[in-house]
Amino acid sequence: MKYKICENYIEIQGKEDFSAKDILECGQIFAFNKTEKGYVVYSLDKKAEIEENEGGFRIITKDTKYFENFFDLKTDYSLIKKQLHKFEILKKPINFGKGIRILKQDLFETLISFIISANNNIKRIQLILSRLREKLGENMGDYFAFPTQEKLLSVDEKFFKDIGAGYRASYLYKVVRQVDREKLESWRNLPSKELRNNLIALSGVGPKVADCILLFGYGKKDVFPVDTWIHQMYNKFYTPLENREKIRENLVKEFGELSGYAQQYLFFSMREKES
DNA sequence: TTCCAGGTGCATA
DNA sequence: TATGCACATGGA
Repeated sequence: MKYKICENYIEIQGKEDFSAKDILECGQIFAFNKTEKGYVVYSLDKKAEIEENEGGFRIITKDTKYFENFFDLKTDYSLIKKQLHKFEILKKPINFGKGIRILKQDLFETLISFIISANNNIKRIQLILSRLREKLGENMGDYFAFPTQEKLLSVDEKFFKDIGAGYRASYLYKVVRQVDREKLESWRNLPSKELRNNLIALSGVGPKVADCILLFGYGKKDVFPVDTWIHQMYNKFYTPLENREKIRENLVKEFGELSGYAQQYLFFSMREKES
C-alpha cells in the first residue's frame, strides 16, 4: 500500500488495504467516534481524523509519525491476506473486512481498556472509557487525553464504579498499583509464554484479555483471543468444544504466526452479521 | 422479565 | 487441575 506523509496529514493511496470503518469497528479499539466526514480516533493524548476521498483516505493529525506506526502502515497487508486465503474458512471474512489493519496501541491504555471489556458489550465499553477520559484526562481543547497513571492513582475504587465499570472497579483500582507503562514496556523482550504469564498475574487480566494485550499492544500475531463470538464461531465450523483454553490451542495450532490476523477477520464478520 | 456482552476471581473437590 | 458460581450494568 502506498502512502505519503505530509506536514499535517498522511495520504493513503488506494482502498484495498485500508478502511477506516473496518479498522476502527472491528473491536480492537474503543476510543473513536463517527463524524460527518468520517471518523476520529484517539490514542493517549493524540488524535487523528480520517476522511475518505476518491483515491483513498486522508489521516489528518499533528502527529503523523505516531499514527504511521499506530496504523502499522509499513506492513503489507495484501501479502498477509494472500497467505490467509489458503484457509477456506477465512475467504469470506477477509473479503468482508478487507480494510482491517491491526493497530499498534499503547500498552497501558490497552491494558485498562481490555480489563473493562471483560464480559461487557462494545457500546458500554466505549461509554465507560469516554467517561474515564472526560473525568481524569487532560483537556486537549476538543477532546480529552487518556489519563496519566498519576491521575489513575489519585482516585479510589468508588470512582471507577461511578463511571460505570461495575464489578471491574476493584480490578482497575488494583492494576494501576501493580504495574506501570515502564514495566509493561520492559516485558517486550520476554519470551511470549513468560510475557503472557506476567499479564495473567495482573488483576482483571485472564487468558482472553492477556491475548488482546499481546495482539493489540505488543503486536504478537501468534495469539488467538477467544471470546464469546469466537467461541460461537468455533462451535459453528469445528467440532464443538466448551473449554476455551482448548479452543485457543487448536486455533493457534491451525493459524500459527498468522493467528492474530485470522482472529480479527473472523471476529469482525461474526459480530457484524449479528447486527 | 430474562438474556447477553471481546471473562475473571475465587471457592471447592 | 478442573468445575461452578458470583459479579455491575444497560440494551435487546
